Amino acid sequence: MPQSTSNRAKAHSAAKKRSAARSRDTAEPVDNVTTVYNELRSLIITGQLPPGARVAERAVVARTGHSRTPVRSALHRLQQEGLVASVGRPGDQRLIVTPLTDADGHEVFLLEGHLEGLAARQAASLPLERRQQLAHRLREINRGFAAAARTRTAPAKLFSFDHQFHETFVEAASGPRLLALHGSLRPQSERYARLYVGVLLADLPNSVKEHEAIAAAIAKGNRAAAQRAAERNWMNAARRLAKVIVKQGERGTRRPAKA
Amino acid sequence: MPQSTSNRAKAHSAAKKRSAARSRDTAEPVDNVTTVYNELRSLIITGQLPPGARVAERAVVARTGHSRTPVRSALHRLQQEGLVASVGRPGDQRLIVTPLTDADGHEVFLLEGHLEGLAARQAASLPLERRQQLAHRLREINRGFAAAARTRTAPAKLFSFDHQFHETFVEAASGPRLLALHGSLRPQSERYARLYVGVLLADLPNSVKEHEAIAAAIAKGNRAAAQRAAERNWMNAARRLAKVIVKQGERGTRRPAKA
DNA sequence: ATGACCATTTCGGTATACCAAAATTTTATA
DNA sequence: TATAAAATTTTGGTATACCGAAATGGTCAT
Repeated sequence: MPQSTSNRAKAHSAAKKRSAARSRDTAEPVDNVTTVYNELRSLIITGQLPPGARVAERAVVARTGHSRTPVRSALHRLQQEGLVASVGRPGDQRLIVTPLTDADGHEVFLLEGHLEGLAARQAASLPLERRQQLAHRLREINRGFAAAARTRTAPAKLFSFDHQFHETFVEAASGPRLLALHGSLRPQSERYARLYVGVLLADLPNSVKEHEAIAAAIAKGNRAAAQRAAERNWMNAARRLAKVIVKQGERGTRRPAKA
Repeated sequence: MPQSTSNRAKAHSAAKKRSAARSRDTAEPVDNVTTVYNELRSLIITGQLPPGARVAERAVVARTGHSRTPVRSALHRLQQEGLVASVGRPGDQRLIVTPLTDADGHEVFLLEGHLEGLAARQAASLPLERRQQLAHRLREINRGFAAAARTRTAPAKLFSFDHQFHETFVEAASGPRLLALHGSLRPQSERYARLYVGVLLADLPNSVKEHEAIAAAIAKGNRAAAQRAAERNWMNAARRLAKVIVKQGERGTRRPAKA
């Protein structure tokens, strides 16, 4: 352990044994960078790292206990996905949590709808049996969604239903690349979604109907209708979102707060 | 320079002074990782790094003269974009140049068309003047394309025309996120495109017509037509591609060759 | 007080040493 | 010679030291 030559001790070695243990039987030997990535993503999505907040490598290092290398990788990943943005010209660059703006939110939802529209269209192109089976599963989820909506369930639960619905038909009908694109976009829309959870709750019946339209089109094998229905679902969400943002003001466009 | 304690000298310090010099007036102070990234991307696209070839960090380090850190970042980026893929379970992971397969090529082209379809639709939604202006520019490019096509110009030149055409309307009408998605997809389709350059050449007149259809729809402000035209352009390309791939066999699905 | 100026800290970029697992080559034994 | 075992190399993951630029904070002269 060649750190004795270091001038200041900088208590650091405390509590570190994380990686190394690569147990083969845990069935999920998560990478260190993935761990950090997931942790940060969660913090950002839930707003615990607010929009506009500085995200300093070293701060993350201190918080997570990992070294700079994996942290750096995780940050790169977040940056490419757009959850984190770098400000300042090359050679400088500070990282901040991407601000939530009207324009950006609109684009995210538009793209999400566009991609899911493609997925829905492809789902409607599946062979009859698979397609029926998928529609059945979708309706099942949507029933749960509707039921939860009627009973003032906790927002997190509602999110989960909605998320599951979308994820289901996207996964069923997409190739790996569409899946990857959608996967990198999803956390972003989710971040916005949490912002307008209030409005969403008032509008649940519409969401349920829109979902049913998607399921129905898939069941019938009507490609165009499936695509339109998926797109409409997101467009409507975007419209609702816009109202909330103008009402609440954008987030993170001001001076950065520290993490 | 604390490397005197190193046991083996490992001639390394020779010819290194690259970074550091951050001249402010070169107008483009490219990041080191970006440099490596561009270099590798180019090698992959042109096929000098063939599909399925191993891409070892240290080999890249040796070739480029940069250290592992920026190389690693560049590789991560290539990986996320799909030009490079990791094989083996987490904890191991070897990187290879993503193989070119029928299915993957199809999906890439489909997605590219889908995204550009959205861009075209948005372009057709621009205010009258901007839209006309854009259409004018597009037709100009397409004229050059057509002229070059008639004179057996070098493939590289033809690519450039085609690429410029698409880039023009995408940049004109897309938000930053769509732009980013499209930008990360483009190198991939380009890679496939080089594979079937022969077939492409035989089909240039069709490409020119398809481009004209896009420009016309944008000029008229016909959103649906613009979207369809852009999608059709890529669908046709995908069809041609498929023929070539089945004829030539997929690339890189065999044992990896070294870089 | 206020503003210019300098010391300190923070930050991302970079280079490099170390490690364990895997692959590869060499060696030794049947 | 064939094959198993051992030694070596390769590889990606990780930790960490160093650097220069920028931000920050404090001090002192006005």
